Amino acid sequence: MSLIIGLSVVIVAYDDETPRVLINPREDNLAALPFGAFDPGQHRTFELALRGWVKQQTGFQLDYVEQLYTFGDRDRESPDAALLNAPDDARIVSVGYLALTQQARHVPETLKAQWRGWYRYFPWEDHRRGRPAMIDRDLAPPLRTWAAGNGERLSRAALAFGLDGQDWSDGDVLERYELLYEAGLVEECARDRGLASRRGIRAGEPMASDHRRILATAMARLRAKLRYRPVIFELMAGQFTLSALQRTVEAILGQALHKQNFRRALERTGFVEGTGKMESGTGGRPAELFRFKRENLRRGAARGLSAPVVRSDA
Amino acid sequence: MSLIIGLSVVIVAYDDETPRVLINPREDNLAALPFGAFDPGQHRTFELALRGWVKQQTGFQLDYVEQLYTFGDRDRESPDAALLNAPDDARIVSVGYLALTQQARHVPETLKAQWRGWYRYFPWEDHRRGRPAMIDRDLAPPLRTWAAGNGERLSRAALAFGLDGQDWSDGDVLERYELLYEAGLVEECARDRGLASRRGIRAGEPMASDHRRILATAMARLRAKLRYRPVIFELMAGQFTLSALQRTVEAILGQALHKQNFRRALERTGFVEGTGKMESGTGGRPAELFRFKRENLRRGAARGLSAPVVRSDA
DNA sequence: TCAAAAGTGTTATCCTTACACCCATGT
DNA sequence: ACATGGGTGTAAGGATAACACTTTTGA
Repeated sequence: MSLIIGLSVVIVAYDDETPRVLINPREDNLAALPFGAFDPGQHRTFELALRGWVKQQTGFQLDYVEQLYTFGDRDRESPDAALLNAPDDARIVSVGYLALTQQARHVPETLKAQWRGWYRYFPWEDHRRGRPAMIDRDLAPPLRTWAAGNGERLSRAALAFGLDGQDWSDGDVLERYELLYEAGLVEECARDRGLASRRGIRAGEPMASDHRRILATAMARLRAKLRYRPVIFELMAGQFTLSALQRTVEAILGQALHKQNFRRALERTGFVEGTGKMESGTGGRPAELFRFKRENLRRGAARGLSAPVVRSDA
Repeated sequence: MSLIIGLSVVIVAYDDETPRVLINPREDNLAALPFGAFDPGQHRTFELALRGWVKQQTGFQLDYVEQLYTFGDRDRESPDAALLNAPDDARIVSVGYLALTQQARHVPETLKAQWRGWYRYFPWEDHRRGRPAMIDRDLAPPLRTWAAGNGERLSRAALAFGLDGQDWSDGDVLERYELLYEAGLVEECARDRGLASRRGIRAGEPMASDHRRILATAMARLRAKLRYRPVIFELMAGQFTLSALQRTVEAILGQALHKQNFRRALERTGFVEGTGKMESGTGGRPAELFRFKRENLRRGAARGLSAPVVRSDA
């Protein structure tokens, strides 16, 4: 049986209040991640292969790239086969990557790719304006039905979705998606099992193949990584205001942060430095522009940002 | 060109004051990790495949298993080909896994596998009895030579090995290994490049193929994960004393911890619970036996252990 | 002059770090 | 009795969370 390694990449940028990912809409209207084959004869490393075809297809010079996970489940792969000119019986294994870029506006014509806000695929993940009503309205009841009488399921669901007074943990993106999948509440599940979709429940927009799982993995990784490595700056322009930085972090985490505590903690890290310059024309007091001090990666524990979540609810 | 996916696994157990990994000594005397092929026709998932052949070869019923990373660099793979009955021109990609177990004593006869302390491959990583002298004696000078005049190299080396007053970060296992590799200070490097080994410098014992890199990845992952998930209990028996727990954590991290602070933090997590029972006959006051409270995974942030490192030097 | 957004000051509380000292057993 | 580990009390200092209030611009 033939074996093919595919490379998928979640390219993330921040623009207009949301994290966005580069999406390839397919004929069947399903959103797909940029996806290419790995040619063992030609490519020396996965990363080189990835950078290569992303550059070709989109004109993007990927900057920050990191491997996420390798997905190999048979019953969840489903056919990107056509895309790769692979034989029908080929087994496709895909290595997922996360890439960060600032060029949210640059969309090449060569590809019909689009930037799409990632929360349309994960509407339960955005808590910036409080806990989304859809969690308790649309997700909790069917989850409870699914878990009824099963202690382990109940506690997993409660923990993941913050159900019985448990608090929300922004890093559990993948656990939540897997739970919805197991409970049959996402369309991908029905599709993989060849079943009809469940009665009208449609938790977020579906994606092609297992791409939504890959996206969930990317979101989880990025949210976690922010806290121990200064990766957020990969998403920022050379100069930025502190509020812009905070809004970017908030968008990624899906949580509102406490302004002053965020700044105090940021200052302690030594990662940013004021340029004397001011931003103007934003309809308020002008803000100072800051820049990332790459040099200071050396000092101290080379940490990431602290994320002082605002707990008070609206 | 044919493509083969291999699965390698770092099986970790704790015994007699050191973390140990299951090693397969090969004909050429190089240590190798347990390694098997993934058969796309037969196996539904990587994990099932892995559990399958580990069970077969060693009798081990793997419990905790997690994917680490997928290694695909051509010039660093080098031939496990023979082992897999693969054609000479096959490209081998390997998916690395981490497994944790308590059965450090159980070594099956079917395989000539052995448990080996992981610090023989990474002698610079064990700081439990202070900073190893070999860092400043054997590693620092050639590293400085290699980095001479190159600011980026210098600062990477200083940060990774705690050179100019920088402090040691136990999580940077992989960065350190990669640095030694780039600087040509580990045998694997010379081997991969087909060069003679560098003048007498031999930083830790070499391993087959890129297995030492996989081991470094496993160590880094485990050290990091201890701090945010209670995985340490996968290495403990059902009942254990708090000192035994602390010694296990110390062995993994390669750092001595502060007794009382470790206990206080542990208590706060709610992960352990005293059984009334006592241990006896250890040549001192008997210690109370504790057990892992799995139930409490629910509460709070489901964190891991805090690791209050002892800073005072000897 | 008022809305909008930028940018402080201050405090209570909790966690971390680091000190040192007491306790129960086997020899 | 003393060596060997087991097991605590306390206090300083720093980090966090939560208060609200002042400042500077554009409309």
